[in-house]
Amino acid sequence: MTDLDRTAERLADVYLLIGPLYRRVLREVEEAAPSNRVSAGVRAVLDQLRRNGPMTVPEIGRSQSLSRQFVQRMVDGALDAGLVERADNPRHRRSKLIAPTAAGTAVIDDVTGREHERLRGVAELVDPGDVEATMRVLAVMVDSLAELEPEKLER
Amino acid sequence: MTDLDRTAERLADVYLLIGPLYRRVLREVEEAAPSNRVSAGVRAVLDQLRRNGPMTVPEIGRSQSLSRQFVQRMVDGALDAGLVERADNPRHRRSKLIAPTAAGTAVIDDVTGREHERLRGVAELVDPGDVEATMRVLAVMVDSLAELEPEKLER
DNA sequence: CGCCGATGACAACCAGGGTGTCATACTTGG
DNA sequence: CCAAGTATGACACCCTGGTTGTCATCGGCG
Repeated sequence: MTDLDRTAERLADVYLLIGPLYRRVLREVEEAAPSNRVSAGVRAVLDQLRRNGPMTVPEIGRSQSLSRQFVQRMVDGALDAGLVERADNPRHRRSKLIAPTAAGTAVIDDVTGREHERLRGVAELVDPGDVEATMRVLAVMVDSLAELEPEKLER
Repeated sequence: MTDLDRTAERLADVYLLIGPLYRRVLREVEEAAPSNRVSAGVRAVLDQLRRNGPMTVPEIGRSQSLSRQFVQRMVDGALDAGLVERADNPRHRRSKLIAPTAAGTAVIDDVTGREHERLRGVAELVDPGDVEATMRVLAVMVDSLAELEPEKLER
């Protein structure tokens, strides 16, 4: 058993934690919507826009490993709810840029603010260096899992 | 902005990676089923049994943050497929222990073996210490997210 | 022994998320 | 410069991971 094997096993442990964590995060997100009802999908869209500025639908999909069709639905919903709006895209006539409205910004700020409070509690319990390490590891995992989906067109 | 705030923000970044990672792991799991078709749920059950030995249905649910009813369905399916079997539980007459059969063991060994190969590739790209740090961080996150669900009976 | 929480069994339901398809818009190699 | 291939929008259909609800039975405990 090499060191590599040992590390791989620890990674399997990480793997195993992803599921429970994901579910709890989901529940958390659901409850973190106080007056403003915003689904996990819409929330993900708004979050992405908040971080990266206006993006097209397919870009959002790729950034979150979601199909563009799914994102489209979420964006359509957000449009109906007045949380985002379409802006002209200089680089593409049909593919408009999606940008948060004032209302959308308010909602996502509120949600992330709440989340920040929660995470401050967690922050007390972990070593900041460990968190950086976590980012490195998860980023590599996301990347290398992506590699294995080769020519999957239409995504 | 305190150090705590900074760490909390990094944790939010981690948070954001959980979704994509979860989805990619899901897809990975789906494809990792070669001849033996095993759903994500059944796989989670078998994995848990492999690690912890025979457990009751509610125990599996708690270990994975899943409702016992959902786990029950997965276990029922696994029973039908001959992947697990019921064993008497000395501590409870109705609540049998669920244990993998030879076939079930073969399946989960195969799947985890495949996964191990994949993860060896990832292991080359990360620092082993970082992986340990990741485990610490994720464990704390799972725990502290659990805390916030207080008296949720029936789970 | 009586009560209450835990379990099994089954049903209903929800939502996150993917796939398929067609028409239109973009891009690039010949 | 045009044809062929690739991206995008729009809409439909579907799957399944996962929850909630309910009831009857079982186990533990004051």
